[in-house]
Amino acid sequence: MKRLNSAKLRKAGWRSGSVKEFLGLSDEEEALIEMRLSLSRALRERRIEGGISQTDLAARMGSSQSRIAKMEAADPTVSLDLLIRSLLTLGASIKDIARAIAR
Amino acid sequence: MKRLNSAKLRKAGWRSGSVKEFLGLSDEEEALIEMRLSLSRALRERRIEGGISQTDLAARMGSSQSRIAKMEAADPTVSLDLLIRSLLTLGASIKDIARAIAR
DNA sequence: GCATGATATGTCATCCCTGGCATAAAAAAA
DNA sequence: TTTTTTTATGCCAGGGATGACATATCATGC
Repeated sequence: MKRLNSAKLRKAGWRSGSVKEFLGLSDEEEALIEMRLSLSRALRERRIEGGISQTDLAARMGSSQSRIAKMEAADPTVSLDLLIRSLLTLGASIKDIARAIAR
Repeated sequence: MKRLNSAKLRKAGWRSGSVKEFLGLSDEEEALIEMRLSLSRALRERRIEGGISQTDLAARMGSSQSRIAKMEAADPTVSLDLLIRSLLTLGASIKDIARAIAR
């Protein structure tokens, strides 16, 4: 079984490398976490590169600063939909998003 | 401006090829619709290829037959999260999903 | 014809995600 | 330092997505 490295798990809020097995996380749940992590990284990269603050981005897409922060923290309460919409707002193309997901 | 072809728009519930402009759909909204369409097509392909009924798939992922049908119809009320979860349930990898999104 | 299975479509109560807000902490600028 | 900006984190009411259900349509076989 493929495993997330410890950095990824820490980012996602897990405490150790085997929490997935301990909690009985399925491969699908693991994949969803990986995708959220990849998209949140892409979001932060794009935003920083554009010199845009979380507050600015929130205004552009009708969201809130706190939600942007949670997106970039890969908070479990943020949907893939919202992450993808934020990337689109930052000018990402569908191909960009596809690339980000698989990275 | 890139335009959805009429088949795609009909699938998404639009009546004519220029509804996007008429309704003032943004490029981001258009991209989201395209992605939902791509994922719903991938879902149907995978499910049919696996010889699995909508009812079976619904049971596997704790959803309902009606929701699967709506997913495959790219109904506006289905989230990308649910589409992606369904593909993962059918054994799709993250790369498979990335490919499906950009197709 | 009828029966059976699969899919489409509509409605609805429930629950999860959302934006908004407050506040704290960190970083940057002054 | 102090001030300002940016980011992090917690909470909550409201709204949208969800599963469940009913029902209709469609296809296939008998």
